[in-house]
Parts: sequence; structure tokens; C-alpha cells
Amino acid sequence: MRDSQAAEARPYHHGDLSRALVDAARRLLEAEGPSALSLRAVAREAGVSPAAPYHHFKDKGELLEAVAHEGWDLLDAALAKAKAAAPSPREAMSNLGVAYVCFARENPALYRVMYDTARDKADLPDQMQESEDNAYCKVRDTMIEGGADPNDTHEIELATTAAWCSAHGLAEMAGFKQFEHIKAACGGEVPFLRAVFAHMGLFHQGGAD
Amino acid sequence: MRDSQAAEARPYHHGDLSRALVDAARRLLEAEGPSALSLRAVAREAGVSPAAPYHHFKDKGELLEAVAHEGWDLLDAALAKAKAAAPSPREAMSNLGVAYVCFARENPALYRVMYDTARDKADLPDQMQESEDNAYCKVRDTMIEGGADPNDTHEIELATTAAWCSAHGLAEMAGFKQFEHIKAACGGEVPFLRAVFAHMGLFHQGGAD
DNA sequence: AAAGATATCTTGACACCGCTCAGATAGCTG
DNA sequence: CAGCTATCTGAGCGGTGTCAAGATATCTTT
Repeated sequence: MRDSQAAEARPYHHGDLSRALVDAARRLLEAEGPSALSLRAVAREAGVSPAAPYHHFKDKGELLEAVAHEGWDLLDAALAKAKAAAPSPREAMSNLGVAYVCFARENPALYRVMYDTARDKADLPDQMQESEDNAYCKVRDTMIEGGADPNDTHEIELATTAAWCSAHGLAEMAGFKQFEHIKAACGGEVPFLRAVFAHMGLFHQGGAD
Repeated sequence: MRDSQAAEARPYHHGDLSRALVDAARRLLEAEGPSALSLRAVAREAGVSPAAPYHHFKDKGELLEAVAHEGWDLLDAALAKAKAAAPSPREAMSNLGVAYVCFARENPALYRVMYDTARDKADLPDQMQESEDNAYCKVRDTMIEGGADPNDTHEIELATTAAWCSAHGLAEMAGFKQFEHIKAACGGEVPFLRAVFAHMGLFHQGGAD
């Protein structure tokens, strides 16, 4: 059964099992959380035998990498959308931070897989370094548009790194119960995020000029 | 608690198996990493049967919690030392951030266990909320000593939260290979940390006055 | 179209895992 | 001493990641 028109793409025995496996994994991840994401469960969900995935992925880790890869793509898209919706570079910076944390909060299991696989390799995903339109570049470019000197590479890198660390740290912390009363005091989750970012000195609308 | 001189305390059948198990776990953690930390392996390392730990911990998670608890104690101690060694509150703030990240970098497996178990419960450990001399309090108090208004609870909490998120974010990021060339450009790991903190606007020696 | 090569999937197995339970053992209490 | 309770062992359950061998479907070559 060849979809599209030509017999290209990847219509193999099953159709496209790698695709189906990643989809099944994401379905499981959303429904049952990261701890339920076993290779056998994914195969079960996709309707194949426990050994089938090994013809498409070297091991479980490689399947998780594929899932994480999709996660980074989704994050890129979310940041692109936030950047596009901002009327000015300064608000863009602020919105990028909020969008980043919101993505993590709305996809906690996926976010965890993304960073767990990255930490296991001590290596951020390829998208982060190779592509010219990845999430890191979006933050960096927004900073330049906001007035940072594009020639001072070192400075730009440090600032972008600081922004990324801030967002990641907040993304992981925002899930803890301890912060619920502060969120309430701020008037909701997003105001809380903006307030914390403001106290970090970054993502602040009147920040880095 | 009668842990004075007599044969009280906890010298049971084995002597003190819970203690021995936590020690074995930390030994394994340091030697083999978090993925090798199975309950059976810990029991093996401690020289007991695979079922023995269940008389001291409800399940594997509870053993990991005990390990994490020790981690938070060590972190408290590291921060206390950094704070004590600083000549001024402002430098204390900066040193706290560096000490936090250094602790995470020197005990990566332990740090991971600490936050993994916390995230699983969406709950930072008891030490973080109950004690009056925990790591969170140290950051908060240092901020007050640095000139923050101790009466503005909301402000203090936000600032302390921002500081903690920054440090955690940087602690997790600093392990990635991608940052090695920036570290080199900064002249080492600690200068890199200080530079990133400076760009977050916190932990900066001339920061929050 | 027939035959062979190749990719895909299944079956079965191995070692390890978390966890439970019945029984053996050691220490405490009366 | 006996009785009791806490501690530990052993065997076993269902689950996991992974591999090797065989079955099956697709592609290639003739």
C-alpha cells in the first residue's frame, strides 16, 4: 500500500513502522507518563511484536531520541509562533520565555524525555547546533533585534545561554507544588512566569538595551 | 530516639541495614551512574538478599528518597560553606550560585536522583520547606543581608525563586558539550558560571541594590 | 514470470528487574 | 525457658531490554 503517488517515501512491510512507533510512543507518553514508556509497551501499542522495533532503532534509547527529536521540533514551532505574535523585539523576548516554559508545562512527559536523552549523551540534539532556524537561533536573533551588538559573539552567546538556562530552570521548577501559592499571589501561572523572569533580569521588557 | 551509648539506636539483625543500603546506593551511583542503580544491585553491593531492603523501605522509590535526602543535606553544607567564606553579602550571593552549580557538576548522578525523585512527587523535599536552615533559606537570607526589604515577602520569594531557577537551569546546562568552547573562552568553568549568572542579572556582585 | 536476495516481522529465549510471600533465623521480652 | 517480633533468605510472579533463528513479504535480477 503505497500512499502518495510514487512508490518512494518508506512504504515497507508494515507501511512505516518507525513512524508508527514514534506516534505510539508519544500516545503512551501523554496517556501514561514517562515511566510507562517501555519498548514492549510501545510495540504493543503499535500492534507489533516486542522485537519488531529493533529493525528500525538500534535500541530503546534510539527510539527515545526520535521521540525527543519531534519534541524539539514542536518547541521550535511554539517559539516561532510566540516570536511572530510579538509586536516588538522586547516583547518578543519576554514572550519567548513564557512560550518556552508553557511548552514544557503543557508537555511535561515529552519535555522530560527531551532532556533525559540529551543528558544521557551530554549533548543537546542536532537541531540545536546544525539547523539555522532552531530554537537557540530564535532566542539569539531576537536578542540582536532587541539591540544587542551582533558582532560581539561572545556576549551574545553568553546572553543567549543565560536566557536558555533561566527558561529551563523555571520550566522544571514551575511544576512543584511549593510554588502554587506564589502563582496565586501573582494572579496566575503566566504572570508568575513573567515575574520570575523579571527578577532574573532577562526577558524583561525594559531589560537589555 | 535513644541513640546514646547503649545498644540502642538501630543495631538490629544486620547492624544498620538502612544505613548500609544508602551507602551502597551512593557508592554504586558514583561508580556506575544512575541507570545502574537497581534495588537488586544495591542489595548485592550491601551483601544482602534482594528482598532484604523491603524491611526498611516501602519500595525502590523510598530508598531513592533516602539517597536524595542525603544529597540535599550535602548541598546545604556546600552552600553554608560558600556563604561563610564570602566577605560580603553581595559576594556571598555570587558564591552561593557558583557553589550550587559546582555541587551539581561534581555530583551529577546524585543531583539527578535528587531532582528525579522530587519531580516524581511534584514536591521538593521536606528539608526545603520544614527546616529553618535549609538551602532555600540560605539564599533568601543572603538576599536580605544584601539589602532586600525583609518585609516584602512576595518580592523576596520571587527573587529567591528566580535565583534558584537560574542556578538549577545553569547546573543542568553546564554539562552539555556544546558549552565547552564558551567555557574555554571564559577561561574556565567557574568564570563561565559567573559570566552566565551576570547575564541573568542575579548573583551579580553589583546586582540587587 | 521464476528465482534469488533482502528487508521485515514473529517466536522463543536469556538475564535482569521490582515486588510479594512463606519460611528460616536472630534478638528481645516475659 | 517460651513466646513474640523484627529481620533476612529463597523461590517465584509478571515485566523489561535484547538477541538469535526462523518465517514471510517485498524488491531485484534474470
